[in-house]
Amino acid sequence: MNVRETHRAQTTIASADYSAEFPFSLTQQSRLSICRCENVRMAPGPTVGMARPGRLPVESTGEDRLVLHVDMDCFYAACERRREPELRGEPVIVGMGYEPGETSGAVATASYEARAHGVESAQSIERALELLARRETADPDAEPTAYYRPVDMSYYEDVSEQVRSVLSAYADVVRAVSIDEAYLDVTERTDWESVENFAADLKDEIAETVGVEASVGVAPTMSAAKIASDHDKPDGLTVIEPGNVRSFLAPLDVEDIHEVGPKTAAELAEMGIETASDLAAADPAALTDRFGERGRSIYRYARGEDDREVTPVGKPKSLSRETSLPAAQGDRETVREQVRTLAEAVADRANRRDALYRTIGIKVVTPPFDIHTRERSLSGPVDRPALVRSVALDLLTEFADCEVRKVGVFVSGLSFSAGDQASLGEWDDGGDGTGARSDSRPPADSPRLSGQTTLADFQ
DNA sequence: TCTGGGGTCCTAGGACCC
DNA sequence: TCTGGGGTCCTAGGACCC
Repeated sequence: MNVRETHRAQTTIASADYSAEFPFSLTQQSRLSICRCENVRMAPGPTVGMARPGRLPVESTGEDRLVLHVDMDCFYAACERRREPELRGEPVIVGMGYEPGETSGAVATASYEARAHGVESAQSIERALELLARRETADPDAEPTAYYRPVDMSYYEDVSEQVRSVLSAYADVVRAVSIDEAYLDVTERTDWESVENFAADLKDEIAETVGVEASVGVAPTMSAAKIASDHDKPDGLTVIEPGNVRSFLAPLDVEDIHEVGPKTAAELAEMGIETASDLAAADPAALTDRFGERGRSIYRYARGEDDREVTPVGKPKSLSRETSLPAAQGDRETVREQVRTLAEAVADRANRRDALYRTIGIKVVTPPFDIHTRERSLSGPVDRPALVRSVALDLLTEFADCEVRKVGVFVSGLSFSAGDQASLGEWDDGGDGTGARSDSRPPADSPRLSGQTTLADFQ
């Protein structure tokens, strides 16, 4: 999804400034216009035999890898259009909170037609409704309108799964980074001469078999492939060949570089570093002094150097649920009730994924937007919903007198091998955070959980 | 920008152990 | 009693990504 319209505007300005120094601009670079009708259709995934002979498997880091980044265009909106074709060509806004009586919500995805009116991802739904009224309740002749649809994650997951099955036919390794984005290592499937057609075929097949559009970027590294896929959205295809990466990146704003966010960009600006070219030419020692290991990484990314390998996503490291609280609902008992609900949801999520957890924690956001976390580790991995609830409530007591805007519950230190669960004997908890018991188990061997007590004390 | 709901990784201090 | 160095775990916060 795209929160990056503003970055794009900055990029354009940056490249214009830069052209005074460098004899190229974004439009002159290796952007490819694919004429789809001229493409020679290839059967999907036939290219194992095209692997180049005599390659060194491990030593050949970076330069000769072929990485694709596939980024679905306005994915949620595209999914809604897939099952409701009348929405094609119309402004579509997917989000929560636009029904009468609902107070808060944000835009998850806006179609390009809606973006043309200023609607963007993460915008409050109130603002979106100001810009584009709901089609059903407004007069389309009198004011600009859009179709609003609620987020339907399970449907999007289904569509995403179909896209992934196409992707896996085209690559040996697929790294799905989110519901609508993935990296593919296709080094063994094609070569630089053929990759343009290869990627065009992939795009066609996604469109034809799944019914949604993707933008694809091709480059020798993950970070450059990501930038390439974003370069020509929607329905784009951009190839950055080895040797062109650094010059392609040069005019971009530093914030387009992986791992450079608003904070780092602001600090870099203070150092006089505003473009990727500036960053690539900076003193790496000064960067590591200021940003630690990340300083080294962003320096290398800006130079087109990135030896991260495309690997499948492993098991999650943590699981969490969180929710915002309307200002009126920040009172103590409501917050406690929310924490109980969230704890249950997190425990359920862990259970459904066969995850045991060793650490239980909460996140509390207080005005203006201060984020606090508190956590407590157990002596061994468990699956104990009642324990998640009681630990979370216990940790919450520290914030009893605070105004709370958001609250969350998480579990981490996850393990997935069955049979790992710590043996807790008869231990259980009443669930009200005091350790008081509400069941009929004998209290004699029922240690309470409070203060610094952990399960270590129970074993 | 005035803030939704997931996640990841890094840093740094303190406790504790050898 | 003072002093040294190294390693690991725990916790809290920060930045980033989608």
